[in-house]
Amino acid sequence: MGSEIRRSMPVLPISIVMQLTDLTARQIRYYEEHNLVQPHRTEGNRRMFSLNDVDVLLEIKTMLERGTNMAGIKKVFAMKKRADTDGKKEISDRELRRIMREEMLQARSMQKTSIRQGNLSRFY
Amino acid sequence: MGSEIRRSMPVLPISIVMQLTDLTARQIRYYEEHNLVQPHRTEGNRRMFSLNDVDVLLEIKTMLERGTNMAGIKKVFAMKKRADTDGKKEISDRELRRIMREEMLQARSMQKTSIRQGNLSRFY
DNA sequence: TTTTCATGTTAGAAAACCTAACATCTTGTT
DNA sequence: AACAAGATGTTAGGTTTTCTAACATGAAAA
Repeated sequence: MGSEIRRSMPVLPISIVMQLTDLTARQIRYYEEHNLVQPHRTEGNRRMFSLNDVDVLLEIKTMLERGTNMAGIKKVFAMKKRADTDGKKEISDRELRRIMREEMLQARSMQKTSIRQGNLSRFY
Repeated sequence: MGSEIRRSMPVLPISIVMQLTDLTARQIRYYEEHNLVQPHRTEGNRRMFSLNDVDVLLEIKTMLERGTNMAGIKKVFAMKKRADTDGKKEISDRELRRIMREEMLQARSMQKTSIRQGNLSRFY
């Protein structure tokens, strides 16, 4: 539904995102460098984030805390995107199994993490 | 519901509120001067608005466009607050009738205004 | 023990925001 | 018509926030 629009509107300055995610500006910019988020830019070049961006950042945070590194995180996100775009395609079996294992680990840890899951339901 | 929390979180800088409401910074600050909105302030004294604040600003805008002045708007808001807090109380009859007339006018014009009503459903 | 990875820190510049004051344009009054 | 009041525009000078880029560091991998 149209709630996609709201969640993708770039309205949050980095300072607020820092508070919402408990990440430093350095971390947020670093993840952007790795193309994990692509905040909008104002005319004056200031980053503006959407709620979806915040969600992504929280997911990244959780995975990093679980020990996953940038490379792994990138793959997970690439997966998600692919599973979303295509209806699933040519993915090497080994890779698929590794990813699934990761996703399941994430899912499990989600239940215990209680406060830092990959969504903002606690704020909304 | 907890969606009250989300809508009252001060996360929007004035520049974004300007876009969302199509008001100038001058106008927004002027309405604040009249205590119609009370944005949160960062440590560095920057205003931060909530979605509720944006709603209020849109209501103000509509009423002003309809010709209601600050004084009238203040009363309408005072009414709403009172009707919310108390269960309705001692209000002079003339005043009550005047206010009701205004509210009805607002309600009617709402139907035609189409895009600038006092809510953000178009964004969400 | 070297690299590599993720993050900290700092410097200098630019953008966004702030308050305060004065200007302007309507509109209602006298 | 002249005036007072209300709402908004504009400007100036100052402060906060954000940006990029570079270099530093601690921990883990190789």
